[in-house]
Amino acid sequence: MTIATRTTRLKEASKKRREQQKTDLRAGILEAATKLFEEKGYEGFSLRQVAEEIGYTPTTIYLYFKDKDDLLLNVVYEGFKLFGESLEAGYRSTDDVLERFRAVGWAYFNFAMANPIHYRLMFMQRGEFLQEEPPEGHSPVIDSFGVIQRVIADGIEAGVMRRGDVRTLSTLVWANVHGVVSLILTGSHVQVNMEEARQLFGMQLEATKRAFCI
Amino acid sequence: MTIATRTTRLKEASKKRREQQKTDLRAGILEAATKLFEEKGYEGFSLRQVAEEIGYTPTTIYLYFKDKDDLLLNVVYEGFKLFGESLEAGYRSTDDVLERFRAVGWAYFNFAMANPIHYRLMFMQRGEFLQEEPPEGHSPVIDSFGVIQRVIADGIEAGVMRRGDVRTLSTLVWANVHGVVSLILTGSHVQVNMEEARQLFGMQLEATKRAFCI
Amino acid sequence: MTIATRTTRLKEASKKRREQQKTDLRAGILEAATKLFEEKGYEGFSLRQVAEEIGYTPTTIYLYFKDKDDLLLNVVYEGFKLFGESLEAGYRSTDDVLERFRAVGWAYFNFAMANPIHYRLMFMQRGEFLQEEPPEGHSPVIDSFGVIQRVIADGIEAGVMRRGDVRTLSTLVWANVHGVVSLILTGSHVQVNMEEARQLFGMQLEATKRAFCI
Amino acid sequence: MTIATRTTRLKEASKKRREQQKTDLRAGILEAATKLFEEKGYEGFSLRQVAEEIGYTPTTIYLYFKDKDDLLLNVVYEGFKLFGESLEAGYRSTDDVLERFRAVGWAYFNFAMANPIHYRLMFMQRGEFLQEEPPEGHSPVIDSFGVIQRVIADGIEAGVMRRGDVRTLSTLVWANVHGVVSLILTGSHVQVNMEEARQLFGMQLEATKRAFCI
DNA sequence: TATGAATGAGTATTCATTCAT
DNA sequence: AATGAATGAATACTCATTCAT
Repeated sequence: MTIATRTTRLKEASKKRREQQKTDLRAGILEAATKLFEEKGYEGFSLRQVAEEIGYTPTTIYLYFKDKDDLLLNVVYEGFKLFGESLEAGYRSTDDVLERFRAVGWAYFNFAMANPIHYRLMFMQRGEFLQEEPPEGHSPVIDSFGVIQRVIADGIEAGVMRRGDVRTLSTLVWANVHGVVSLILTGSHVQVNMEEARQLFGMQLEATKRAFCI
Repeated sequence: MTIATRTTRLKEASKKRREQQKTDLRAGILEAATKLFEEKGYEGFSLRQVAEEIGYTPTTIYLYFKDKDDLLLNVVYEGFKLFGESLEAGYRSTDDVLERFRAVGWAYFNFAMANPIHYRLMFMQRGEFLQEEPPEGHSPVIDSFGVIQRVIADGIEAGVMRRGDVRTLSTLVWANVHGVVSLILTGSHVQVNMEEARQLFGMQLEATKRAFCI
Repeated sequence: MTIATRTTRLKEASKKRREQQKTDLRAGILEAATKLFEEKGYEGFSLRQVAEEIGYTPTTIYLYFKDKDDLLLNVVYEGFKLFGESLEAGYRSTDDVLERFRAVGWAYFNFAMANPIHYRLMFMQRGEFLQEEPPEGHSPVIDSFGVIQRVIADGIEAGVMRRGDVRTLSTLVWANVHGVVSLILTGSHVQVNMEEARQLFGMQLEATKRAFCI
Repeated sequence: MTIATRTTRLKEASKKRREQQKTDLRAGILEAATKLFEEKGYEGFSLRQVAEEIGYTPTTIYLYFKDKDDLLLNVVYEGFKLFGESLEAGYRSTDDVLERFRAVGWAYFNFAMANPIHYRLMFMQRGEFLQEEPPEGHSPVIDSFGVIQRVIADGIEAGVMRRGDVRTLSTLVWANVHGVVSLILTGSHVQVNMEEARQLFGMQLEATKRAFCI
């Protein structure tokens, strides 16, 4: 029957819309939470404030997240996912080991500049609660660093980089890029505009190459 | 005695107090607050606990500090002062430019390991807190970095380090040491014990030398 | 699946449900509610948990019961009915007056042990709840005591029990059985396992017989 | 100096008054808590409501009691103390074993009638939290029952009461008095005025004597 | 008939702060 | 100089209930 069909279509549409709304709200909560977490830190962060920010009652948040920790965990892992994907894309962009080194480096930098809040969250705050199980649909944090390690391992294998324990070398390289990025993000001591930031990072990448390449 | 209500707990602590009454109370508060601050961090820190620690009522603290923020500010700048003095001592410990580089580097590292919360506050958290006027008798944080710049300037002048804008080079060198230190402090991604931390830092110092020395 | 929010937990439970859909939902709710009520008691009882138990949303319960109190009232009177029927069955189990006395006594005891929360509610808590109109299809609680009075009246008539006002004597006999049962249920002063409880109750029944039989 | 003396006296008086006020408030909290606990039960009881009842903020309660449990525990043990003292006084009132039995029995009854709330609390509510350590200045609950046991033991020794395990016999005797008292207090099934209550209890005492004396 | 989304009121507890003394 | 009493605002979290669909 036509009517039935129309009804069915309506129902489907309405269902879809509600699902969309649900996703939207969930995303909205995550967004607000991210912002607040960044502003207030782990302890200063409160569900109440998140609720106020999004214009819902605190109770509503419990419809989307089990509790405060669950929400925070999701906030953090949302960022990790994006981060890992960016690095991976950088890695895949070329076959040349040095180019790859630079590509991953710039991917790292660009992610941090585009997502300062998440970056801070991931690498500059106390990370105790990262030890917990990742929430559903997320991989362990450590995965993202596999990319950096592969870059180094490739470099060594190609005879371009100094030999040594891959894990340790990766950590040091990472420390170099992280160091300059985090100083930029902290902002209180090194104050630069985006153009200066790019230059600074470029110089750091080259210095790092000098230190770890043959 | 009844089950320890806050009141009774305070009374107990007050006994302990009389014995130390000679020491200046203001200093005592600062000391206790610093300890708590290092243990619990910025948000975990509470006036009540400070009061309990020193065996006075919370009210008493208000006789010496305007409010919680005032106390914290003093605690924090106390640390900054120590930081500056440590770097300065490293600088003065030798006349050899390379030795000096290493000495300042290790002073930096040692301060961070001994005062992780202070370090985090200074370099890893958003700096609003630092924008405020330093309390009486304290210099701005930024002063500490003069030391690093002098190290680099000395190195260039002595023909040991690559030429370039001193400010920029200092920032990059600083980024290197800060990078590895902050990864260690964050702890969730690089997990090392103190001995491994030392080794890691030592390698980073050498790599930094390779990158910035001739 | 995400970490079990309340919503997702409900969804899971709803699977289980379809399999039993034949049984009347109202009965299912009552059953689940009774179980929870016995487990958690009057205050620990929550609609949410009932809903989760039966695999429906809390909202659904409102289609069958006006509100929480209405549901509870029905749960409670369901128990009262059972209590009356148990005593009655004890009464009918024999024609010998003394045997009858014992049979009703043990029925009383067994009900209390099997339905402690109901028992508490009926006899050990303030009776406001019981003052309300019984829900449709239920008789007032007090009816159950007619059985005890009949036991005593029978005993007197048969010349086995001491003469006196039946109502008063019944109350005293009832006090005896209730006394020991309620001490056992309260649990904090008399701690016995089920076997010891039986023995204690048996002794009490005999003592009561000594006190009220000729 | 006269002035100094006057000042001193004033200070003392003010100190005393404040201590009195403190005691008053503590007592006020206990009283309000008792009432509320009785009305709403263990789970329904809330610090907020206690606070409202006494006209202070909830926070204030924490100045006098460690937490909710501490308050409740004190409420209950306050009653136990009074109860134990009453029974003890009854015990000491005479040397005759039978008179003693009656004296303690009536002390029991009188306490319950005069302090129904505490009585209900002690013997008719769920007693899980009585397992905890008694608060400072209170003896374990069980002490009160020592009196009953002594009454029975005395009776047996004097050859007036039936032999048997003292503990068990005491429990049964206790069950008898408790049974009638608690039915009276519950009120919904046995409705009596004070005079009738006395008569009922007197009959119960005699019946109990018949059951347990030779 | 049943549900999903949302809420408002309530819970215990902790904290910084004030004020009279 | 120091304290005791008290408060108001904040926290995470749970619950009964409603309403549109």
